[in-house]
Amino acid sequence: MGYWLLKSEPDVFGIDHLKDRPDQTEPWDGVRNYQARNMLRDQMRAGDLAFLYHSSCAVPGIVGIVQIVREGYPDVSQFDPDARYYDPKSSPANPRWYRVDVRYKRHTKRVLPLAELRTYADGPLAELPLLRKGNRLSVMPVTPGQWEFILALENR
DNA sequence: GCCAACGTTGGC
DNA sequence: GCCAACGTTGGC
Repeated sequence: MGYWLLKSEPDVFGIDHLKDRPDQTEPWDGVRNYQARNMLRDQMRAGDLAFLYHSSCAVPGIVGIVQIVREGYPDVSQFDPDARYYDPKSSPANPRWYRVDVRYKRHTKRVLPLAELRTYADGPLAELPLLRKGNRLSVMPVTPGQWEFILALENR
């Protein structure tokens, strides 16, 4: 099973929004970065788990856990001229952008702030892309070791 | 609001 | 293919 971290802005698509959906499942769409696209399209598998991270807010950090319930498929918002994520260079025959479906699992017992995660940037979380300078990836892999370490932080 | 870092675009 | 200009991200 794979582990991931997904970033969102809580004002746009927060964990409470996901939890309040009828089946607690939504497409993870609007990703318009090739590196992130490749992971959505090629590497994520149904059943994988992901930390949900809130960015651009008062306390950026990990707020919950979601499950990938549908593997990568074309992000239809790229074909809609009226959609925010429309891409005129893409077409259904040759889609450029992909999305997965995610289902709410749970909130973490507490928010795990970026500032706290950073204190482990020279140790167990040294290779976590989130903590690397200038990182802007909205989808990133998490190793099993990093996953277990972060989960353990919940109880501190 | 500021600004560093990064990705993309487009002229050459 | 290079690289300057530009737009975006995202912490602070």
